[in-house]
Amino acid sequence: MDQVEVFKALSNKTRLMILQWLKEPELHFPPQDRDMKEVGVCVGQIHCKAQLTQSTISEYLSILQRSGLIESTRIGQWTYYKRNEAACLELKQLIETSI
Amino acid sequence: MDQVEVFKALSNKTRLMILQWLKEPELHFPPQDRDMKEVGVCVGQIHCKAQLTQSTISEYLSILQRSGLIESTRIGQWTYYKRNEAACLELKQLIETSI
DNA sequence: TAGGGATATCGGGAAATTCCGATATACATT
DNA sequence: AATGTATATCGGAATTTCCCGATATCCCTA
Repeated sequence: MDQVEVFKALSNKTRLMILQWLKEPELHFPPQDRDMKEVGVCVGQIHCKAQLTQSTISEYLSILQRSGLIESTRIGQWTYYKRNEAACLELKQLIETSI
Repeated sequence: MDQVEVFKALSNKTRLMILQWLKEPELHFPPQDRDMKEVGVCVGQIHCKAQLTQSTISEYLSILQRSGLIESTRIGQWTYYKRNEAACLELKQLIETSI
Protein backbone atom coordinates (compact mmCIF):
# COMPACT_ATOMS: atom_id res chain seq x y z
CA MET A 1 0.00 0.00 0.00
CA ASP A 2 1.55 3.25 -1.21
CA GLN A 3 0.76 5.84 1.45
CA VAL A 4 1.37 8.83 -0.79
CA GLU A 5 -0.82 7.41 -3.53
CA VAL A 6 -3.63 6.71 -1.07
CA PHE A 7 -3.44 10.21 0.41
CA LYS A 8 -3.47 11.67 -3.11
CA ALA A 9 -6.57 9.66 -3.89
CA LEU A 10 -8.20 11.03 -0.75
CA SER A 11 -7.13 14.63 -1.26
CA ASN A 12 -10.17 15.48 -3.36
CA LYS A 13 -13.59 16.30 -2.00
CA THR A 14 -15.50 14.25 -4.53
CA ARG A 15 -13.36 11.14 -4.18
CA LEU A 16 -13.59 11.38 -0.41
CA MET A 17 -17.38 11.60 -0.67
CA ILE A 18 -17.54 8.61 -2.98
CA LEU A 19 -15.57 6.50 -0.53
CA GLN A 20 -17.89 7.56 2.26
CA TRP A 21 -21.04 6.92 0.20
CA LEU A 22 -19.80 3.43 -0.57
CA LYS A 23 -19.48 2.76 3.14
CA GLU A 24 -23.26 2.56 3.41
CA PRO A 25 -24.46 2.29 -0.16
CA GLU A 26 -28.09 1.47 0.70
CA LEU A 27 -28.22 4.76 2.57
CA HIS A 28 -26.92 6.86 -0.29
CA PHE A 29 -28.12 5.23 -3.49
CA PRO A 30 -31.51 4.18 -4.81
CA PRO A 31 -32.31 0.46 -4.88
CA GLN A 32 -30.88 -1.53 -7.77
CA ASP A 33 -31.27 -5.08 -9.06
CA ARG A 34 -27.99 -6.40 -7.73
CA ASP A 35 -27.17 -6.56 -4.04
CA MET A 36 -25.09 -3.48 -3.23
CA LYS A 37 -23.30 -5.20 -0.38
CA GLU A 38 -22.15 -7.89 -2.74
CA VAL A 39 -21.24 -6.13 -5.98
CA GLY A 40 -21.29 -2.46 -5.11
CA VAL A 41 -22.88 0.48 -6.90
CA CYS A 42 -22.80 1.10 -10.63
CA VAL A 43 -20.96 4.05 -12.14
CA GLY A 44 -24.13 5.74 -13.34
CA GLN A 45 -25.55 6.06 -9.83
CA ILE A 46 -22.33 7.49 -8.49
CA HIS A 47 -22.22 9.85 -11.46
CA CYS A 48 -25.77 11.05 -10.73
CA LYS A 49 -25.03 11.72 -7.11
CA ALA A 50 -21.66 13.37 -7.61
CA GLN A 51 -22.76 16.05 -10.04
CA LEU A 52 -19.67 15.84 -12.21
CA THR A 53 -19.46 14.50 -15.74
CA GLN A 54 -19.46 10.78 -16.40
CA SER A 55 -15.89 10.87 -17.68
CA THR A 56 -14.64 12.62 -14.58
CA ILE A 57 -16.36 10.16 -12.28
CA SER A 58 -15.03 7.24 -14.26
CA GLU A 59 -11.53 8.65 -13.89
CA TYR A 60 -11.98 9.29 -10.17
CA LEU A 61 -13.17 5.73 -9.67
CA SER A 62 -10.03 4.54 -11.44
CA ILE A 63 -7.87 6.63 -9.16
CA LEU A 64 -9.58 5.22 -6.09
CA GLN A 65 -9.23 1.74 -7.50
CA ARG A 66 -5.53 2.19 -8.28
CA SER A 67 -5.02 3.30 -4.69
CA GLY A 68 -6.57 0.00 -3.65
CA LEU A 69 -9.40 1.44 -1.61
CA ILE A 70 -12.18 0.26 -3.93
CA GLU A 71 -12.62 -2.59 -6.40
CA SER A 72 -14.83 -3.17 -9.40
CA THR A 73 -16.93 -5.92 -10.88
CA ARG A 74 -18.20 -5.84 -14.43
CA ILE A 75 -21.62 -7.39 -14.96
CA GLY A 76 -23.09 -6.96 -18.40
CA GLN A 77 -22.87 -3.34 -19.38
CA TRP A 78 -22.48 -2.20 -15.82
CA THR A 79 -19.40 -1.75 -13.70
CA TYR A 80 -20.08 -1.92 -9.99
CA TYR A 81 -17.69 -0.38 -7.52
CA LYS A 82 -17.48 -1.23 -3.84
CA ARG A 83 -15.06 -0.57 -1.04
CA ASN A 84 -12.17 -2.91 -0.47
CA GLU A 85 -12.73 -3.21 3.24
CA ALA A 86 -9.47 -5.05 3.81
CA ALA A 87 -7.54 -2.20 2.20
CA CYS A 88 -9.51 0.42 4.13
CA LEU A 89 -8.69 -1.40 7.34
CA GLU A 90 -5.05 -1.64 6.34
CA LEU A 91 -5.02 2.10 5.71
CA LYS A 92 -6.50 2.82 9.12
CA GLN A 93 -3.93 0.61 10.81
CA LEU A 94 -1.13 2.19 8.79
CA ILE A 95 -2.28 5.63 9.85
CA GLU A 96 -2.67 4.47 13.41
CA THR A 97 0.95 3.39 13.58
CA SER A 98 2.65 5.79 11.19
CA ILE A 99 0.96 9.12 11.82
CA MET B 1 -10.18 20.15 10.62
CA ASP B 2 -10.41 20.18 6.85
CA GLN B 3 -10.01 16.58 5.73
CA VAL B 4 -9.11 17.43 2.15
CA GLU B 5 -6.48 19.93 3.26
CA VAL B 6 -4.95 17.42 5.65
CA PHE B 7 -4.83 14.70 3.01
CA LYS B 8 -3.24 17.15 0.58
CA ALA B 9 -0.62 17.98 3.16
CA LEU B 10 0.09 14.27 3.55
CA SER B 11 0.13 13.46 -0.14
CA ASN B 12 3.79 14.24 -0.53
CA LYS B 13 6.61 11.91 0.38
CA THR B 14 8.79 14.54 2.04
CA ARG B 15 6.00 16.04 4.13
CA LEU B 16 4.94 12.58 5.24
CA MET B 17 8.52 11.83 6.27
CA ILE B 18 8.80 15.09 8.20
CA LEU B 19 5.67 14.29 10.18
CA GLN B 20 7.04 10.86 10.96
CA TRP B 21 10.47 12.19 11.95
CA LEU B 22 8.82 14.63 14.32
CA LYS B 23 7.08 11.75 16.01
CA GLU B 24 10.37 10.70 17.59
CA PRO B 25 12.65 13.67 17.06
CA GLU B 26 15.47 12.42 19.33
CA LEU B 27 15.69 9.35 17.10
CA HIS B 28 15.98 11.30 13.86
CA PHE B 29 17.80 14.50 14.66
CA PRO B 30 21.11 15.31 16.34
CA PRO B 31 21.02 16.77 19.84
CA GLN B 32 20.29 20.47 20.15
CA ASP B 33 20.27 23.02 22.94
CA ARG B 34 16.52 23.17 23.43
CA ASP B 35 14.44 20.18 24.48
CA MET B 36 12.97 18.66 21.33
CA LYS B 37 9.96 17.28 23.17
CA GLU B 38 9.11 20.76 24.34
CA VAL B 39 9.80 23.08 21.40
CA GLY B 40 10.41 20.74 18.48
CA VAL B 41 13.16 20.72 15.88
CA CYS B 42 14.54 23.74 14.09
CA VAL B 43 14.08 24.25 10.36
CA GLY B 44 17.78 23.85 9.59
CA GLN B 45 17.89 20.31 10.95
CA ILE B 46 14.83 19.28 9.02
CA HIS B 47 16.30 20.90 5.93
CA CYS B 48 19.56 18.96 6.37
CA LYS B 49 17.77 15.64 6.69
CA ALA B 50 15.26 16.16 3.92
CA GLN B 51 17.72 16.91 1.13
CA LEU B 52 15.63 19.62 -0.47
CA THR B 53 16.37 23.32 -0.52
CA GLN B 54 15.75 25.48 2.51
CA SER B 55 12.99 27.40 0.77
CA THR B 56 11.15 24.23 -0.17
CA ILE B 57 11.34 22.85 3.35
CA SER B 58 10.17 26.14 4.79
CA GLU B 59 7.18 26.04 2.46
CA TYR B 60 6.44 22.40 3.30
CA LEU B 61 6.52 23.19 6.98
CA SER B 62 4.01 25.98 6.35
CA ILE B 63 1.73 23.58 4.52
CA LEU B 64 1.88 21.09 7.37
CA GLN B 65 1.25 23.88 9.84
CA ARG B 66 -1.73 25.23 7.91
CA SER B 67 -3.20 21.74 7.94
CA GLY B 68 -2.90 21.86 11.71
CA LEU B 69 -0.72 18.79 12.10
CA ILE B 70 2.34 20.69 13.33
CA GLU B 71 2.96 23.94 15.16
CA SER B 72 5.89 26.32 15.46
CA THR B 73 7.69 28.31 18.11
CA ARG B 74 10.11 31.08 17.30
CA ILE B 75 13.04 31.40 19.68
CA GLY B 76 15.70 33.89 18.70
CA GLN B 77 16.68 33.27 15.10
CA TRP B 78 15.32 29.75 15.15
CA THR B 79 11.89 28.43 14.39
CA TYR B 80 11.16 25.10 16.00
CA TYR B 81 8.47 22.83 14.64
CA LYS B 82 6.80 20.01 16.52
CA ARG B 83 3.78 17.83 16.03
CA ASN B 84 0.41 18.99 17.25
CA GLU B 85 -0.44 15.73 18.93
CA ALA B 86 -4.03 16.75 19.61
CA ALA B 87 -4.58 17.41 15.90
CA CYS B 88 -2.86 14.16 14.92
CA LEU B 89 -5.15 12.30 17.28
CA GLU B 90 -8.16 14.12 15.89
CA LEU B 91 -7.10 13.09 12.40
CA LYS B 92 -6.80 9.46 13.41
CA GLN B 93 -10.22 9.51 15.00
CA LEU B 94 -11.70 11.25 11.99
CA ILE B 95 -10.24 8.62 9.72
CA GLU B 96 -11.38 5.88 12.04
CA THR B 97 -14.97 7.03 11.78
CA SER B 98 -15.15 8.49 8.31
CA ILE B 99 -13.05 6.15 6.17
C1' DT C 1 -25.82 -7.30 -37.18
C1' DA C 2 -27.59 -2.81 -36.20
C1' DG C 3 -28.71 0.23 -32.72
C1' DG C 4 -28.63 1.84 -28.10
C1' DG C 5 -27.07 2.22 -23.43
C1' DA C 6 -23.12 2.03 -19.89
C1' DT C 7 -18.52 2.86 -19.18
C1' DA C 8 -13.66 3.94 -20.46
C1' DT C 9 -10.34 6.55 -22.78
C1' DC C 10 -8.46 10.57 -25.21
C1' DG C 11 -7.11 15.39 -25.80
C1' DG C 12 -6.93 19.58 -23.69
C1' DG C 13 -7.44 24.23 -21.10
C1' DA C 14 -7.22 26.01 -16.54
C1' DA C 15 -5.58 25.73 -12.07
C1' DA C 16 -2.66 23.78 -8.52
C1' DT C 17 1.57 21.62 -6.98
C1' DT C 18 6.52 20.78 -6.90
C1' DC C 19 10.78 22.50 -6.20
C1' DC C 20 14.18 25.79 -7.26
C1' DG C 21 17.28 30.25 -6.91
C1' DA C 22 17.19 34.85 -5.47
C1' DT C 23 15.94 37.96 -2.18
C1' DA C 24 13.82 39.81 2.04
C1' DT C 25 13.25 39.74 6.94
C1' DA C 26 14.39 38.92 11.66
C1' DC C 27 17.51 38.35 15.12
C1' DA C 28 22.20 38.08 17.42
C1' DT C 29 26.89 39.56 17.78
C1' DT C 30 30.57 42.64 17.30
C1' DA D 1 25.69 50.42 12.71
C1' DA D 2 27.57 46.46 10.25
C1' DT D 3 27.88 41.71 9.57
C1' DG D 4 26.50 36.95 9.83
C1' DT D 5 23.05 33.39 10.49
C1' DA D 6 18.29 31.36 10.37
C1' DT D 7 14.08 31.47 8.26
C1' DA D 8 10.37 33.27 5.18
C1' DT D 9 8.79 34.99 0.95
C1' DC D 10 8.85 35.84 -4.05
C1' DG D 11 8.92 34.65 -8.94
C1' DG D 12 9.01 31.08 -11.99
C1' DA D 13 9.68 26.67 -14.95
C1' DA D 14 8.14 22.08 -15.06
C1' DT D 15 4.86 18.83 -13.81
C1' DT D 16 0.52 17.25 -12.09
C1' DT D 17 -4.32 17.64 -11.08
C1' DC D 18 -9.00 18.98 -12.14
C1' DC D 19 -12.68 18.59 -14.93
C1' DC D 20 -14.61 18.89 -19.34
C1' DG D 21 -16.46 17.40 -24.27
C1' DA D 22 -15.82 14.10 -27.78
C1' DT D 23 -15.14 9.62 -28.99
C1' DA D 24 -14.15 4.69 -28.47
C1' DT D 25 -15.29 0.26 -26.48
C1' DC D 26 -18.12 -3.13 -24.55
C1' DC D 27 -22.27 -5.42 -24.03
C1' DC D 28 -27.23 -6.21 -24.61
C1' DT D 29 -31.39 -6.66 -27.35
C1' DA D 30 -34.27 -6.43 -31.44
